[in-house]
Order: sequence, then C-alpha cells, then structure tokens
Amino acid sequence: MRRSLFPDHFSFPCLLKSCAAHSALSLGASLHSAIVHLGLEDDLFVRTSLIDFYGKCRQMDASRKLFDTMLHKNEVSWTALIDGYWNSGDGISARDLFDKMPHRNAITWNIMIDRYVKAGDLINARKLFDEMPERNTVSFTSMIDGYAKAGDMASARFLFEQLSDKDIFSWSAMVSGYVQNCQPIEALKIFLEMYNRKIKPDEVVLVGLISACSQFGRLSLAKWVNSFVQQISFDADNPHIYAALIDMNANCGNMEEAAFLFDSMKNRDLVSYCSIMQGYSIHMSGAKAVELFERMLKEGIMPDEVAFTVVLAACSKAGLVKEGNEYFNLMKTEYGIVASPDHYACMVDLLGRAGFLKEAYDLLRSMPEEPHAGVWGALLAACNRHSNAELAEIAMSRLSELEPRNAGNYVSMSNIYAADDRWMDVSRIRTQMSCRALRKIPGCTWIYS
DNA sequence: CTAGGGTTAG
Repeated sequence: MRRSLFPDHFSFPCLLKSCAAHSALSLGASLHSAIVHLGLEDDLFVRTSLIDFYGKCRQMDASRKLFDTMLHKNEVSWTALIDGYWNSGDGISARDLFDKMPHRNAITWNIMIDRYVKAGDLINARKLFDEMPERNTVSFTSMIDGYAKAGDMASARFLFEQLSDKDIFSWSAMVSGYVQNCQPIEALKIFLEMYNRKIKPDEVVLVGLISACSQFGRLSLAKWVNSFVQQISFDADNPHIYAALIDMNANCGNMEEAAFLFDSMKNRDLVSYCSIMQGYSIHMSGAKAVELFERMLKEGIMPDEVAFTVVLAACSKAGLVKEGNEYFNLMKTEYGIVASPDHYACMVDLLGRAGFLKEAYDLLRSMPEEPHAGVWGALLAACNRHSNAELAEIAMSRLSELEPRNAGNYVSMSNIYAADDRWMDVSRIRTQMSCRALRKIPGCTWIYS
C-alpha cells in the first residue's frame, strides 16, 4: 500500500477544518486520536488546526490544553484560541489573550478590531485601531464598515478620506454603507468617483450601485444601470447581482424586466425569490407573490424570517386571510422561526385590512414582546379603513409615545374622527400637531415614465 | 499542497 494514501501533516488541517465547519465533534475527535497515533500531534499546523477545531466546537478546555502544552506557537495558534473564546461568548478571556500575545503583526490587530466591529462594539474597536502600530487598508475598511452599520457615515467618510491606499473593498464598504443608511445620492457619487479613477468595479460594488438606484425609484436611471451592469459584469450568474437587479426593476416600476431577469436565472435562490415576490406585492399582485412562494417551497428552498415577512405582507395586500394565517403558523411549527414584531405587524395588517379588528387587537396583545410602532401603526391604519375610533384611540395613545414625531399617525387619527363627525376631536389633534411643530408631508406618487 | 483578516442582495 502506498504511504500517500494515509492522511499526513498536510491533509489533517484540511480535514479538521471541514469537521469544524460541520461541527462534527466526534469525527474530529477520532481524527485527533489518529493524529496522536501517527505522532503528528506536535506539528505546528496540525496542532493549530486542533486548537481551532475544538474552539469552533466550543470545547475550550480541550482547546486550551492543546495550546498550553504547545512548544512552539505562532500568531495563528494564538488567534485560533482567541477565536474560540470569542465565539464561545468569553470576550474577556479572548481580549486577555490578545493583550498577552508576544508578536502582533497588523493582521492580528485587524482580526481583533473586526471582532469588536461585528459585535457592534465600536468603542473598543476604535481604541485598538488608534493603538495599533501600523494600520493598513483592512484596518480602515473594518472600521468604516463598523461606522456604516452603526449609521455614522460621517465618521466612516472621515476615515475613508484619510485612507491613502483605497482598494475595491474600501470603496465597496463606502458605497454599501451609504446604501444601508438610505443615502443613494452619496452612494452613487462614491461609485462614480471610483469609476472615474479607472478602478474596475467588481460584483460587490455593482450590487451597491444597483441597490442605490433601487432606492431612487427612477425608471430612467434603472434602465441605464441595467445595461451598464450587463456590459461590465463578468459573472452573469451571480445571484447577488440578479437579486439586486430584480429588486431595482421592481422598485422602479419595471415588473416586466424584473420577471424576465427572474425567469432567465439558472439557479434561483432565496433572495431572488424574495425580491420578485416583494416586487409583485408592491405592484398589487399579492396572489402572484404567494404563488411564487409555493413554487419556492416546492423547489426545496428553505424560507427564512425575511421570506415569511414578504409572503405575509403579500397575503395582506391580496386579502388572503386564510393563507396568511396558515403561513404564520407554518413558520412557527414547521420552520421553527420565532415570530418577530415585524411578522406580527404583517398579521395585524392582514387581519385589520380584512376587517377583523378584534382579532388583530387580540393578536397584538398576545405578543410576547412589547409591540413596536409598526404593529400599532398597522392597527391604526385598519381602524382608519374600517372607522373604529375607539380602538384607534388606544393605538394612537401608544403611537404618540413611540413615535411622537410621525405626522402620518396624527393625520390618520384626525381622519377617523372626521369620518365620525367628531370635529372637536379633529381640532384637538390638529392642535397637538402644531404644538409639536409637525406638518403633513405631502403624499408622493411615483409616475413611471 | 496544510491553520488566522476587511466589502455584497430580499
């Protein structure tokens, strides 16, 4: 038998990585005994992979023991153990080890910064960023992403301007950041600045560009972006690109193009299904969206919490009360998804729109969490539609606390009173509005050209 | 040839 058929110190790290990815603890443990048997336990790469494997399986005692008895460690061994502690929820031990590390190149700092950024702890991330001896593009991009996710685009921009070696990652982080914070004009400007510097856009930054144009809701712009992307996108099967294009076309009123793109996809994934369903939903074809949801299930694609939000909203718009109820139950029983306030908002909207105001209110009161403004807002809208001033007053009293500056709520409430000829109450609401210096934002109707 | 880092869609 040829010796090469046995796993060696090159293949064990690879095998352990795969076990870690699948949380295959017992399989990895058998590999561990094989490693000991073959006398490969002291190999730097093999030992580090074991530390990483036990850490990913949250076996910190085993991981720590292998680390402590290690003769020669490098930064990767340290990082693997730190990562294990961090992912096991022990940020204190992780940070303690990081501070004790003997050799810290830029990369180790970047990993630690990114951990804090991903945890939303920008204070600690920034401290490390300021402390580290040499910052590179990765350090800047992690911080930029952190600020963007926290909604602080001013700080993100400030760091971006200081960054001399901007690469495609940092440009992308800025474009996506503006998109995430609903600043499509800034997103577009940054993209064009990048493009004018002759930097070749990749798929990721194109997704950002498309999403920005989706937020504009301008069909002329969408048409331009559509052809622009088709011209320069090398990977035509990228599902991210497709989902973004479908979303943009649907949002800009071009359902035909959205449907064409969806149909021409080779591998439709969850997000592309959601994009097209959302498109049909906003264009008042809720039934069509529900049909697509069924087709998606038949294809074996697992719906997640967002997919259920989309389908419940579609049921609501189409008046499919029975189906909506069924999906709401299916989500909990069949897919083990805990109903979020957004799901409840969809259900209150569904029941309320169809005139089941009592049922909507009962459902709201059965919520395990405190209902947010979206849930109360859906109830208020239903009261407006079905002229129920009594229930509307309950919703309004919560809404005036949760979102006191939302003019729409006051307008709905005053309309409900007006429909009941309660003009004294109407004027009381108007006074409240002017006291809070609110005015109705004129309705905005898109006209598709 | 093997172990650790930053950007993406609904």
